[in-house]
Amino acid sequence: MDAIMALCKRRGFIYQASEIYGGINGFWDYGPLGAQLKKNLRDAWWQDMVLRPCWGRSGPNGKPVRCVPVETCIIQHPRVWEASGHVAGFNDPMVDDKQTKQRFRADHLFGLFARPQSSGGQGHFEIPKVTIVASTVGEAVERLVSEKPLRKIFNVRDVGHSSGASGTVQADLGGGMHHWHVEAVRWNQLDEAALQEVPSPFTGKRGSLTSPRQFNLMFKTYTGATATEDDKVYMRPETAQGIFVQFKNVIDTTRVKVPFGIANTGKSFRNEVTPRNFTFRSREFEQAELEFFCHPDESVDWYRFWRDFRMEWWKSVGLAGDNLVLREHDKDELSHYSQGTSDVEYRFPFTAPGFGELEGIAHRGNFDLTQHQRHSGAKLEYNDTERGEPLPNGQRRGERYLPHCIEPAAGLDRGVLALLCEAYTVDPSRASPEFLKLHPRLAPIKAAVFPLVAKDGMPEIAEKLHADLCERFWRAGAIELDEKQSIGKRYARMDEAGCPFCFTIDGDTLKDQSVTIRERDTGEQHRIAIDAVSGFLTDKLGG
RNA sequence: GCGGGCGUAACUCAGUGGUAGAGUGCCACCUUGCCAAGGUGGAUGUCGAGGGUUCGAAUCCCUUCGCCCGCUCCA
Repeated sequence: MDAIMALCKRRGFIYQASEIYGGINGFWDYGPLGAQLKKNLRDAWWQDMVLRPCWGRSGPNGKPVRCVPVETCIIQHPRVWEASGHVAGFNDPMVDDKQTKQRFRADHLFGLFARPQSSGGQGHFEIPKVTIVASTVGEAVERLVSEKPLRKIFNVRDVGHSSGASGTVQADLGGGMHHWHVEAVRWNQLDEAALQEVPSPFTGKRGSLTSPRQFNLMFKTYTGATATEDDKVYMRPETAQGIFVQFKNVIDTTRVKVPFGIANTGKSFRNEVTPRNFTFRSREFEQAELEFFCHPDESVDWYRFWRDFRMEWWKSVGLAGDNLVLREHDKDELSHYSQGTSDVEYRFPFTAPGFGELEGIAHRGNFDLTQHQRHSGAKLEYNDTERGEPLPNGQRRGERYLPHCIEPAAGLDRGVLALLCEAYTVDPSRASPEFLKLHPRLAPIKAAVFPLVAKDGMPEIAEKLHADLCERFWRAGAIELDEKQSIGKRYARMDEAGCPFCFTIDGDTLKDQSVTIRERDTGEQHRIAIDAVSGFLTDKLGG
């Protein structure tokens, strides 16, 4: 990995952000080659997801896949993040259930004790039989007396007076009516070992809760020049919410019909606990996200469709080997609203033999639209005129529903890093032992033109070929021209930059108008007519 | 967050208190006839930053920032 990082720096792929000031933890900049490489990956995603989704193939409904793009703001209304659930826990220590992935405020965790009030509600800590999540003691008491499963656990037969204020309940737990004390588990009084013993409020399983921790997931800033707390806003931790928030506008203004997708790319920000592993976990990073909306009945089919296509797509950009895997989440890993989640994972040098996530494909149900509908008050239901019972006039009655959503969410910076890791090759038998086998579609430099030696008219021919190729391929990427130093050195430089093809003008070119094509991956050479170079590149670069 | 390692040229690194170094790369010129070839010359350093000790600090001490590794975590 160190060698890859050194090459990235040396050749201008990736620099440390603010390096001359000592760097800043969790932030990285792209140099000339890196910026182009990343743009090529972003473009490939855009082309294959928006302009011609899934390479033109049909979805599970037998019709072409349709997606439209949006570009939404990094800063949204603060309530967007309340609805999405990202604000919760910003200021309060939080506990996670590792199994169900649910998170709650540590001071909302209540242990229910069968403790006689005559004991004064005091005494040293005991492990409660059961815990619940409630916002107040009163709510906890209320749930104990009203919820059947809880009543059963405590063998509640009869309930008398209960007081949320004092946290007591008068109940018959089998030995006649007594006052019982309901006590909150104080997270800050527990050591880690004790917390391991507390049963999960969701599953009852012990040892599945994390220690309470302070989270600052979102970057906070202020709108307006006065910067008071009232002007507090957050920088988005994901691009997806911008899509959900504009879902109704897209429906209302573009004539799209469910099923369809909305794509959004751009920067997101997370205060990662531990930025590490080069650009893999950065605090500022770019996402390419699609939210694909469909009818609930078709959602599982679409989930499988996207999961498989996204895996295929990553293979198509060059991650073709064993280092790429699709990992379906286990049932107990899933969010409570999800009917399926998969990760496309890559075996990075720093994760090996394990894998790191490149993209998550999640079945999100209608969770997000439901949340935003509830928090904003806006009606986000879709009126599907192609469903419902047929009417005499040939139309259908229509069906109103909140679409389900499949979310393929890719990390572009992680993608670039995976491409670099996959492309990085060491072959000591070569004159240029270190080189990048980047896919021609992604390579920042598409081709280079060299005169074998800088004399006998070769430079002039090279300049002409270079100009012609630039004219034809400038949209695809850089075409280099280099006549300095030895030919071997020039090949080596291009190898290191990941340039797939070099065209060399030599003595024979003067006689028969042919040039040498030198292939980066094999070092092999073959001759081709100078007029055929453009066609050759067109073929290799695709499009 | 805890523990460990590291930070000297663009890259890899040497330099343990006394003039800032090497290899590679880069640039120029010469040479060139297909793979970092050869020759000559050249440019490039707040020794990560700040403070302290000392006649004198890249070197010793303190603080801090960053990177890497392990644990934790991955919202």
